[in-house]
Amino acid sequence: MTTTQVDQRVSLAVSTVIFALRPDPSTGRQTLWLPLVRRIREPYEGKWALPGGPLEAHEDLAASARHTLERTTGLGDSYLEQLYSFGAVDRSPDRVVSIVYWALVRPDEDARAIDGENVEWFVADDVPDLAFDHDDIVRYALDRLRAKITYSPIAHAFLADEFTLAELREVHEAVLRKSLDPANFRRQVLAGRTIEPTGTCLTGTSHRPPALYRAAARPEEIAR
Amino acid sequence: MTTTQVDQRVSLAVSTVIFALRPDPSTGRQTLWLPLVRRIREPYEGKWALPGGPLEAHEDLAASARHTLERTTGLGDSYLEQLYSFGAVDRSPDRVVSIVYWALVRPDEDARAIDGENVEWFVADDVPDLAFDHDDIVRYALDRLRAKITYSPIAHAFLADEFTLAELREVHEAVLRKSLDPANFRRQVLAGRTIEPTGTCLTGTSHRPPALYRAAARPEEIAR
DNA sequence: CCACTTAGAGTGAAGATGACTCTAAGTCCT
DNA sequence: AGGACTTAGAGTCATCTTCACTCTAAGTGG
Repeated sequence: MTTTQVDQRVSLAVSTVIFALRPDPSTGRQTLWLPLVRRIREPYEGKWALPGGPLEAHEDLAASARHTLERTTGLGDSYLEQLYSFGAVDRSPDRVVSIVYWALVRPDEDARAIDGENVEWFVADDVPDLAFDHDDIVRYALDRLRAKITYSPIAHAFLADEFTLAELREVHEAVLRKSLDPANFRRQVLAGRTIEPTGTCLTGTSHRPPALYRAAARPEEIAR
Repeated sequence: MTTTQVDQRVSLAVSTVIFALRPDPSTGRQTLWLPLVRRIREPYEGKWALPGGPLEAHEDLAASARHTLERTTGLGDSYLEQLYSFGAVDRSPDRVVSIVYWALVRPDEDARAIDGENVEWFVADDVPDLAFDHDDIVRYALDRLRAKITYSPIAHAFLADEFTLAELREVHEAVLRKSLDPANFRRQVLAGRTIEPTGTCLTGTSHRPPALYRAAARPEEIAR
């Protein structure tokens, strides 16, 4: 029962899948991107991994995820939600359980992003072979995001405070990777009462000015 | 930064919300019950708490939850799913993060249940004041169960291998605490293709014998 | 053999969904 | 100035789903 007491402890890490919408380099259309960190020590030295770190004794889980977000992108204010906890015995040479969050970064924040040490962004559906079980985690996060956007108003989290219906639709299209009918999308979203008109219109477009909307309730309040 | 190194470590526990359907003592209708364990040491000595324990270095998260199930009820084979991880700094005097699973116990299993040490069952919607943040956890589990049963075939997990549509409906009614139209329930469930007829009927009823069904796919495969 | 109970099929109104058309309100070009 | 162009946003209609309800089927118990 008692071999080496040192390696017997289970350690706890918090990792964060940070999603932002940026143009696809080939098609030019908006797609999901995420930042990865190159590992600078064993195990998996040289491989890409999700940003994260050990949970400090004085910080909450979400706070740890927020610190990771800050360290990786320089950003602070983003939607954050717990995704899942991964704890298979063999997922790492040393026993570590990872509690994974996801962050959805707004475009106005994303514009100010400054990559941290050894950080590089990748198209979320086309990441390289990752360290540990991080491939599984990214896939799981994508599945969940695509499922959740259809029944929950998280799409707001990818937008600034005020936005047009076209922008909201573009978020859905980018996440789901398919185009949606503008008229039907409008009807459905308005029926859901999750957004409300600000009363103003966006000006400066080369066509009819679209109305601006804001979120009627913060997405946090409409968790699953 | 460094005060007492001993208390600085974060420890990890796995707790399990074990749900079973049993008759309500007052109304006699099926309701959700769960077992709690009386704490025999500080903190919260004497209070009721969710069953669980520290994560052992050699066991997976789900395995730990399964051990808790075994220790608490004597049962082994039940549906098990990860619920959420709770890690607020102040949820316990010593810093502990709890990864919470839920188990759904089938009636044939439940009949064989043997309560462990200091274990007592309670109506899930009427639990006493619990230790730590376990009140929140129970509430969260109930919310999730009620939400999930409407779009996922987890209700099977509360039934034996073969069951009638009336039994499946009773599970839904017990969880949601409202009665459902038998005819519409039948149509919806059959349209979902999640169950298939065994070809046999249940006999011995004092009325028309109902057809028996089985799950078409294990609920595990239809996670969210 | 008739009353009673639950199984399971069917019906019609109301609501949601999806493909599509049409008008509104701007800018850009000539 | 005026027409072409673009996107906003309302409206139409057929189809599908949902829900409350009715009706017949098939057993048991008196």
